[in-house]
Amino acid sequence: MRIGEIAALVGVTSRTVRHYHHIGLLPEPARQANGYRSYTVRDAVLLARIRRLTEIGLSLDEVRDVLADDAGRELAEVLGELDADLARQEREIHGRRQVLAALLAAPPSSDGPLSPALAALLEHAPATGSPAAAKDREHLALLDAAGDEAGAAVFAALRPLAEDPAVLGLYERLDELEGARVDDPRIAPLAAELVAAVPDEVLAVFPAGEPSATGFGRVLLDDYPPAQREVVRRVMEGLAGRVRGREGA
Amino acid sequence: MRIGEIAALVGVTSRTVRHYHHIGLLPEPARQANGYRSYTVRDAVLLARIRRLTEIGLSLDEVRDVLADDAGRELAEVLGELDADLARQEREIHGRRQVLAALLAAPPSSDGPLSPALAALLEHAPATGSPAAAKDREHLALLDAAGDEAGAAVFAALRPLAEDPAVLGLYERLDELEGARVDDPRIAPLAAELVAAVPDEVLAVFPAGEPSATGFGRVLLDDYPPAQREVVRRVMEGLAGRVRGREGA
DNA sequence: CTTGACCTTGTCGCGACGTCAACGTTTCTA
DNA sequence: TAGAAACGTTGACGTCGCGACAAGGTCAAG
Repeated sequence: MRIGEIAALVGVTSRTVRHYHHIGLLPEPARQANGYRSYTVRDAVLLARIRRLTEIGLSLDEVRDVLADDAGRELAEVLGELDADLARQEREIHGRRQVLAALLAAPPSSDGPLSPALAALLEHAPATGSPAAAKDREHLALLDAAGDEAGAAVFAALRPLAEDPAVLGLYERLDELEGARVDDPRIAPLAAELVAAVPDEVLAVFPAGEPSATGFGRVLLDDYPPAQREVVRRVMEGLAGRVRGREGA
Repeated sequence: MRIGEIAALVGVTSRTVRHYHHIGLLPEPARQANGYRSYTVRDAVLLARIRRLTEIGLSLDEVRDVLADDAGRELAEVLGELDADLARQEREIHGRRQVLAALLAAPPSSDGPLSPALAALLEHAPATGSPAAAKDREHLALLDAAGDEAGAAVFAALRPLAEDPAVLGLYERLDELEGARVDDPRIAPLAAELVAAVPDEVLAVFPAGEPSATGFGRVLLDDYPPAQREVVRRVMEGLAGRVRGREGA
C-alpha cells in the first residue's frame, strides 16, 4: 500500500501520515525500490487507532501516551480529563452565545458592543451633539471594557442623571469652555454645579482610591483642553472631598 | 500613560498591546523622550473596543474589519456569522461528549476506542487465543475506523457468526495452517466452509466492488503467511462469486 | 550605589497540519 | 510512443494570538 492508499483507507491526508512519521507517532514503514513508503495492514490498523483517538479530541501527545501503555487504564484517565475540558468549553461557548444574543438584540452602537448595563444607560440618555457628552460616553465605555465589576452598579446609579434634562445644559456650558482660558470665570460655578449634580449613590459605588494613582485620572485630564480640564480637575477634587466627608462621618 | 498602565486599565498584557501595534490594529502612539510609548484616553478607548470584540470571539482580522467601517451594519453581519460558528462548535462538542460518554461506559478494549456497533459485536464474541481471530478483529477495527458508513450494518450482520461456537473451530483450523505450505490439502475444504459460513446478509451490505481495487485486498493478503493467505484468497474469490451470482439472479 | 520594576526591539515557540517548491515515478490517454 | 496527469519524495514556510526569553536602556526608591 502506498501513502495515498493508506491515507484514503483510514480517512486522513497523505500529509497527515507524513506528519505522524515526522513526530514519531507512526513508525516509518519499509521503502520500495523507488523510495515510496510501503505500508502493511498493521500500519493501517495503527493509523486508524490514532485517527479514532484524535477524532475524539486527543492531542497527538496524548495519543502517544495512550498508545504507549496500551492498557485501557490510562485511556480512561485521559478521556475523563478530556470530557471535563469539553464540558468547560461547552459552558464557555454557551456563555459567549448568550452575550452575543444580547448584543444582537440591542440596537447597534457606534462605540462598538457594550455591556447590557451601559447600553441601557446610553439608550435612556437623550441624543445630543455635545462633544463633551460624547467624550463622557467614551470614558464610560472605557470603564465598561476595563472589566471593572463595579461598572454595572455605577451605570445603574447614573440612570437618573441620564434622564435629567438639566444635565444637557451642563454639558452645553462645558462645551462653551472648549477654547476658553483657565481663568475663565464660568469655570468655578460650573464645577460646583457638576459636583452637586452627582448623586450620593454614584459616590457610594465608585472606587474610593485616588484616580490619578493608576495614571488614568491624569491622562483623562490630558484629554481635555485647558479650561475644560480645569473644570474636570475641580470636579474630581470636589468629589474626592465628598468621599472623604462620607468616610469621616 | 505608559504601556503597562494602559494594558492594566483595559485588562490585557503589554505584550498584547505591542502585538496590536505590530499588526497595525492599534496605531503607534507618540513617544516620550526616553522612547517609551505615551498613550492617551483615545488609545485606551480604542483598545477597550478591540478587547470587547476579541472577548466575544472575533479574530483580529475580523476586529480590523469591524473597526474599519464603523457603522453597526458590518458588526451585526460578523456577529451573525460568529453565532452560527459558535452554534456549530457547540453541537460538535456536544456530539463528541456523547461519543466520550459511550466510550467511558463501554469496557476498555486493547484495540483502543471502538464504535458502539463494533464494540457490541466484539463483546458478544467469545474470548479466544486464536491469532487468526485477533487478526480478524484488527481488520474489523480498521473497517470501523475507515469511516465506512456501511460498517454498522456489516457488524450487525456478523452478530450471528460471532455467537456461533462453530466459528471457533474454523479459526483454530486456520491457525493450524500458519506454518503450512500452499499445497496443504486442508486449505480447500476450510476455504469452502468459510465461504459457506458467511451469511447472505453480510454479502448484501458488503461493498460489491473488487477489494483489490483499493489495494486493501492485496495488502490484507500480504498480512497472512502463505497457506493462510491462500485460504483467504479463496474465500475472497468464493465470496465474489456469490456476489456475482446474486447480482446475476 | 544597588536593586527592582518598568520600558525597548527582536526572535523563537506553540499544534496540527496546509500549501508551495522543485523534483522523480508511475500510469493513463491520444 | 510521447506527453500529460496523477502519484511519490524532501524541505521549508504559514497559520493564530500572543507567551517567553534575550539583551539591553530608564527610572524611582532604599
